[in-house]
Amino acid sequence: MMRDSEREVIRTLALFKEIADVEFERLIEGAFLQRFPMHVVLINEGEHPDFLHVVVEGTVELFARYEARETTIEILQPVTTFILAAIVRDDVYLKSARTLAPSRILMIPAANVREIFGRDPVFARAVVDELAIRYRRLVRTLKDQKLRTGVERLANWILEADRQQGGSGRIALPYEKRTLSALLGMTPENLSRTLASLSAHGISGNGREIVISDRGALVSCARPDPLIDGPE
Amino acid sequence: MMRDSEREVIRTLALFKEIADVEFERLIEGAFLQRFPMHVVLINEGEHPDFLHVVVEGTVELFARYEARETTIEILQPVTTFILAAIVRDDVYLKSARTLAPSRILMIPAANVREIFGRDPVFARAVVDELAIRYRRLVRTLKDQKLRTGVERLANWILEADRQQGGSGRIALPYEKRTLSALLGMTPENLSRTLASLSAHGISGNGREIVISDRGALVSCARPDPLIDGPE
DNA sequence: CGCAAAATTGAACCCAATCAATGTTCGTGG
DNA sequence: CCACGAACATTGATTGGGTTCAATTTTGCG
Repeated sequence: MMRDSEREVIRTLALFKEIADVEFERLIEGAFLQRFPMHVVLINEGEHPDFLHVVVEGTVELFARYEARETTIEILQPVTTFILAAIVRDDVYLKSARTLAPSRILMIPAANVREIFGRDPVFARAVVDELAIRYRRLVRTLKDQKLRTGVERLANWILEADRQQGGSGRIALPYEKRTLSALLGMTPENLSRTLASLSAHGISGNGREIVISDRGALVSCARPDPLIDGPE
Repeated sequence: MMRDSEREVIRTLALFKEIADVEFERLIEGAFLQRFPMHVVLINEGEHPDFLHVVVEGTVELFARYEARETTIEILQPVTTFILAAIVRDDVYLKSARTLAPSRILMIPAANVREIFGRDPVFARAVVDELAIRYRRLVRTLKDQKLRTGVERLANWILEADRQQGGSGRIALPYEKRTLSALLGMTPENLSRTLASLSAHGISGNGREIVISDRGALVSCARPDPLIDGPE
């Protein structure tokens, strides 16, 4: 099901790093690594969880629908697990998931997760850490959403993206702009305009690239806050 | 520090219900139950966590600031714990907390929580459950915020409040309207208008009371969704 | 009572959504 | 490899939901 190299990568995840080999082997027994094309729905909100998912390669978007509307909750890059909370609670998904790029997803049977969790305190500790991190990330997202304007959200997203990409000041958009707009809680049209308006605040760039030409100006526009934009 | 009756109430919390007496006693060793007047700040975002808090009586608001703005994240009624995630991560608070009513708060030393957590699998399991529940609640909040208009958020809040108060169709506002407006992500002025506009959709009431006069009309306006408004 | 804070109401304004049209990108198949 | 088409992105015009500012009324509490 998995090459050794892949197994090693997954092993380095905080969620699995500390557990004993025996437990790890038991955990991924019956797991399988599957390749998916772009724009494939992996999970539908409302369904029941059978597997813990791990993005091994590619990009996964967590999104949600209501009536005819749709919004992005989070975008996951390798290597990350998702829908852990639904498995722990053994309750329906609150979010859907789809690939934004050709991806490889590891699917670990939910029963395994619960079994190891119930028996291995080390793994239990890791699950708690993971959930707490996720919780705090979501708090940051909600603050970002409720306390900032569209311009501020975008400006801070750019700063964060730059940081993640090495801080060179040249950012390659990791996904489509329509996706980014949904993530930031605005329409594609509005993102377009907002981005254009930031050219007066230290931003230039075209197409799939954004360039920070005047970081000071951008920062004074974004006013980043460690309690919203922090790394974790 | 605590009366037996209070101890019993806390013991019934999901977080503590299953653990052994010995562990529970150890957990609340050095804990203290304190009375606070209305509008007292218990926690400031950015500070470091020393205690796990439990609302034993009264009401606590979790809120956050950014620049000159402020918003409500969650409002807690007895009996509920809060800031568990910060303790687990041993990292600064992302939210502040204040009392909205005269309250009694149980404060359990963070060190105790970590100690028992590291030793008692039953408690570890409870912590995971608690975090997963909180996480899912926050997902619902974020969906509510990003996918609904102000009218819809208010209408659904009314339905939920009615449910919690027994479904009689008469709802007593549990806190000030300015607080509700912050919780719903709008200004007090806007809440006023929105509430007035709902009188055309099955709502009447004055002052601190809201009456559902036509539930069908309200529901068709609110369009509740089990994946947003669910109980948990 | 009487004051201070909260709530309501009105008017003007602004940010963002919608509708509509055009330009651009990118993946696909010939 | 190029041409084509569909989806994405941009731009403009308009609408609308929500905020802000301001003034008044009501509530709650000492």
